[in-house]
Amino acid sequence: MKLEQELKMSKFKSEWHRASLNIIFTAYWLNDKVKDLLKPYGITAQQFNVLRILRGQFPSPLSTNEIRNRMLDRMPDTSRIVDRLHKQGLLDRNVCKDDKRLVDVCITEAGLKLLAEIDAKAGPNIENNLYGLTEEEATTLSNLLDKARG
Amino acid sequence: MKLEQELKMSKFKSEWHRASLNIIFTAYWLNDKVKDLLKPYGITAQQFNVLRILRGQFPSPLSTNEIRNRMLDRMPDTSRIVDRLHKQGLLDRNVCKDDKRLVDVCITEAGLKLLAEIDAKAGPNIENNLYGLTEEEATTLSNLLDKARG
DNA sequence: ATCTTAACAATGTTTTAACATCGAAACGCA
DNA sequence: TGCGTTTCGATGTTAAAACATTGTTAAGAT
Repeated sequence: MKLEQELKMSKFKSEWHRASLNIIFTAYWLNDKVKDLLKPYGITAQQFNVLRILRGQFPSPLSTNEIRNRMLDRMPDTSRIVDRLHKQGLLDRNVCKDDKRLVDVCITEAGLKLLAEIDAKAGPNIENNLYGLTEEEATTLSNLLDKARG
Repeated sequence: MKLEQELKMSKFKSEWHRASLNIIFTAYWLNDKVKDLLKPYGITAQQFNVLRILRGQFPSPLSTNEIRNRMLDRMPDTSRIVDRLHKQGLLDRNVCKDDKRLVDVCITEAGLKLLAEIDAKAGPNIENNLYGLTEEEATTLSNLLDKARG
């Protein structure tokens, strides 16, 4: 569905304007899909994102700050997100021995199990909400976005 | 800058995955830019969005629900955003005469003035954060996003 | 005309985000 | 070694979002 119809707008100030709104609108659209999928598991999209970052590093730990730098939204208080996941037993937290300012964060077995469960139910679909695109189009889209931020 | 560098990831599960993350990441990036621009004026990006929707309709009013449908993120409680803007004197609220369930919301002179002020300071740049793209590329990008949601 | 159902907006409550500040630990450098 | 500076993470506070519920009005059906 074209953005004009979605937002009930007849025209935009420029093609750049239309593209900007389209990016933001599509991001919300994607986020909503993930949120729906995650609802039964009691975690938010952000928490899911953090868990996946940690899984990507497992069994090595990441500091709170490193997690923040890899998040899609550079949240100011990552430490509270980590805190919530810790309370759910999905990750471990230990003061780093080499640098006591840092906190080593590592996903737990329970965390890995939860992700596996979600993967199993969602299939690869959680990433494949871009139904309409061919692989080549997805590549083009990514490249344009990279260039746009340039 | 390529997404791989931004997120310090070496690879993605698929091109669709990369595109998904790229859309969300770029949306946050765009939002941050708008937020910075708006900071001196004491309104949030969402409030700004609502004001622009109302300006697009001025001098006709829109109901709270119509505003919600045109927002980029379909917020569940638009009525509180309207409330905050009303307290700042940026819009008017009146029960609709033809249908008393509806509330006619209309931007005020103060609201229009604020938007004009922001436009003047920001120039058209608030929409033109997509520095890197040509007009044609912006069009291609929009079309791909429309297709992706298809 | 009456009753049921659906559409809106507002409100109450709980959770999460945003913002600034603080204190501890490491680093650089004299 | 000692001191200023920087880097981290935590915390306190305020604002905003998420979620469910309520009350009112309109529309539709019997």
